[in-house]
Amino acid sequence: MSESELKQLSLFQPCSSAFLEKLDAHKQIQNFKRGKVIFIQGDEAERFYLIRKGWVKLFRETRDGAQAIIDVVPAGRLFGEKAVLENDHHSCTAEVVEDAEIVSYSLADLKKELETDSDLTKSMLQEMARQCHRQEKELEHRSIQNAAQRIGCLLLRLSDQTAEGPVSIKLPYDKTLIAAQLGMQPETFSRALGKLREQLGLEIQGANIQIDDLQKLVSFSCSACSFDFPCKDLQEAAE
Amino acid sequence: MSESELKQLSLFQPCSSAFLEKLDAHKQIQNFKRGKVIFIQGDEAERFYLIRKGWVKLFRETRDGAQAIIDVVPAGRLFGEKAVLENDHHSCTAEVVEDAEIVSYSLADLKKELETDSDLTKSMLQEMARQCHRQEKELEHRSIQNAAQRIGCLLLRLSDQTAEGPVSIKLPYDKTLIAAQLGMQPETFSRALGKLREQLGLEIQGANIQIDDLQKLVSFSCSACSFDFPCKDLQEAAE
DNA sequence: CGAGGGTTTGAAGTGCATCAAATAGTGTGG
DNA sequence: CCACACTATTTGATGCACTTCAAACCCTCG
Repeated sequence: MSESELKQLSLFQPCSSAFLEKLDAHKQIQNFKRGKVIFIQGDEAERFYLIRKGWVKLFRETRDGAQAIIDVVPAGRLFGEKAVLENDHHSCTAEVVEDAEIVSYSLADLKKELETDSDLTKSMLQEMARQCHRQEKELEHRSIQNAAQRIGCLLLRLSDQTAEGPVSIKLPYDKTLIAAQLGMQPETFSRALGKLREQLGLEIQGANIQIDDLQKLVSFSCSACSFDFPCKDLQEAAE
Repeated sequence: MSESELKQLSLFQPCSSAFLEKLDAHKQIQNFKRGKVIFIQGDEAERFYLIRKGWVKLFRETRDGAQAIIDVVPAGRLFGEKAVLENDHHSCTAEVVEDAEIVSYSLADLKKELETDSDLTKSMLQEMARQCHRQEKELEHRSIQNAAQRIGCLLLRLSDQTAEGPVSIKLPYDKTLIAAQLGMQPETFSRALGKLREQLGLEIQGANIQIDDLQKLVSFSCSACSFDFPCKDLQEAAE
């Protein structure tokens, strides 16, 4: 019998195999095309989701269509599970932004387990604290960093932060979405990235970016941040 | 024997009297003047705090002195307790902004209880989820609302949202701090508040503000927000 | 090949920040 | 109770960062 893939997730580290098997028993695997909406803010929540492949954006929107990105979730991470803390309703909308393979599980099963398994509760508390922390950082960035610095920070998060020489990265999804995630317009993103190219010597070809001097980028972006540089905690579990 | 004042807090609702008495046994009461720093980001954490009177701001700052306000905590709320989730270190600095009377308790006692009391853990998880939610809202506001709308939103949070007629409120601390909390400069705050006065008929005398037509303010501010109006959850437990 | 979305570039406008200075408000010691 | 010092707040002038609108370009995919 194979191990549940949920066992990979730090949230479920402390859980019994029995529980994970129970979750697996009602799992459902689906493939979604880009643009597919999985749930909508306010929806009654019945399932939570694990991304095997692809990307999903979580956002809220106002009546006049303005969107605020809550998170862009990579393969290997959960989403929708927070509904257990919000009266079984989703507090945001989830939309696939890169063709995705997604496994879903019963939220009721999770909720029931939380009643009795205090280790799971602790684990969830830890996860929640981490997310809170990430949001604090993001809020700080919005008020202290300018557009170019925020982009630099994102690039650093996508990089191998321990590397010595030049680093190559590939933007994992649309620049338009990255811009929205960073709280700026696509035009601003494009121009600010151009500025990084000129001033810090980044090489940019479409979604591929090479950073010759990581240190230069660090001192550019992290000077306007209260956290110390090697700060790999934001986008854990990338593909 | 009197009830512990901690029993007032939703976090401690599920706790045994025995535990609360234990906390009380090591409590410490202190009066702090405005400007007093209670702990600094990075400090080893030994105690957590309950504000009886006054206000405390939580913030982080960069090397060059730029501050990001994490929260401004009113009387009746805790702070510093999140260190139990952060390796017993404070992740921000706490400074008194209005002369305060503060009770502190042993963080170790709290941490120990969390090991065994799963109801307390659940309660803490709920609190954390609420805070996450508040931060999400704040992040959204920063990207979607302009300065005047954010101020309007704050005024609504300070108001009795169910009132029919005119509403009077008093700003609880410095305008400069409110500005920082909303992510803007004091000058911008002053001008934007002036705009609200002109365009929505607010009457402003120093820290006292009267709103004649709440509805007008709602449609001004909440049109750029994805949450529905009566949204009293941000600044619970004001004095 | 053509349609459609993503991306870039340009030009112009706006909101907010910054710098500077005036004004109001508060607490102090005389 | 007043004068002073100090801070908070307001106001004005100017500059910059980002947005907005418009158009061109590019890429992918049917």
